[in-house]
Amino acid sequence: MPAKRKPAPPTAEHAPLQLEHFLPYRLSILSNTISQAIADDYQRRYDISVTEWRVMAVLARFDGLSAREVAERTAMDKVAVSRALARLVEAKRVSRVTHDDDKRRSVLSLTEAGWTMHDEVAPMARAREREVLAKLDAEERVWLERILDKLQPVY
Amino acid sequence: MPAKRKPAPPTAEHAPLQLEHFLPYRLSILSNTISQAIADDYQRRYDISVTEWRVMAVLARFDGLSAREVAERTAMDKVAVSRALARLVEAKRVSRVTHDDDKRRSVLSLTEAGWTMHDEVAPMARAREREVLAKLDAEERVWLERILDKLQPVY
DNA sequence: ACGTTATAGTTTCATTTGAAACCATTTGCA
DNA sequence: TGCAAATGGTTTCAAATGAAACTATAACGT
Repeated sequence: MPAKRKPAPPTAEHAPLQLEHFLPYRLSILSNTISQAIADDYQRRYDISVTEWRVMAVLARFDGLSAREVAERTAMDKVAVSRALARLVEAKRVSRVTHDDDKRRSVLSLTEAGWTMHDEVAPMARAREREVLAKLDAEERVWLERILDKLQPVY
Repeated sequence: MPAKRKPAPPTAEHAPLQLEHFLPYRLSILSNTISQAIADDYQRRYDISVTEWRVMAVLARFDGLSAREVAERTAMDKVAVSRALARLVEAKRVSRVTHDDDKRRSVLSLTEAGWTMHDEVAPMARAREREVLAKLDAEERVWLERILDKLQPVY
């Protein structure tokens, strides 16, 4: 932990950001810390990246999506999705067939192996989430939910 | 925006994560969206990366830090800090001298040019933050502050 | 039907990133 | 003192990433 240290000479003219109260900064650190903790749980064990896990998670929820739809749902760009899918299909965790009516599109699903892995990872992810939320009391959790709903970019 | 689509066959045995209610996922999207909006403001204009801006922001607040201390304050790893500093020093936005008593350490400060840039970017960053917070009412903002305090990894 | 434009997805290439190795200096301690 | 371990910081190398170009199919307008 950083030693205490005198703030810069706010020679009156400057108004430095107070990062410790700056929302974007705090969100970034919080988000990275939590995501990394979850990733640590499964990355070594399953040789899978965060992006790949995200793709699997949305396919678990929404079967038969196209790659573009996966990109939308995960807020990842299509190149990242394409690459994640390449690995997932290769590893036989996701199946890919071309759409009947539109041969540009793919139709994606978890395979049996994909489901098996999903069913092992999802509870770990939920457990980590619970650990984080355990720091809050019930009232705070309700407010957090509400606040996130309002801040969330709608889509 | 994604078309509505039937959730996967939760063939009873599976319990997919509901990403839209999954805290780590929501935080990640929110954080990236906000940080990117701010970055868009200054990246083109000043040819500076998010990591470089973060380093400048902490040096604005805490003058004379070492590289390691910057890494701690920004929650970035030391390699990233080292590289950001190389560019910042090169661009004459940060000055670096070696510490008197410990020749391994550097002593970092914003230069005049660094301060000038800081004083232009900081208000833009604050304005973006205000835009985001404007979506909340006063009570929600208080709760958010409180919740972040409790979730924040202490350091 | 035909050419133009749009969309789904992949590949390529240059840049960014992280882990580990590395160098220099300092600290701890026999 | 002298030597092993720790620390601050940089470099190297491989992997991850993003922007732009590309392929293939579909949709649109005439």
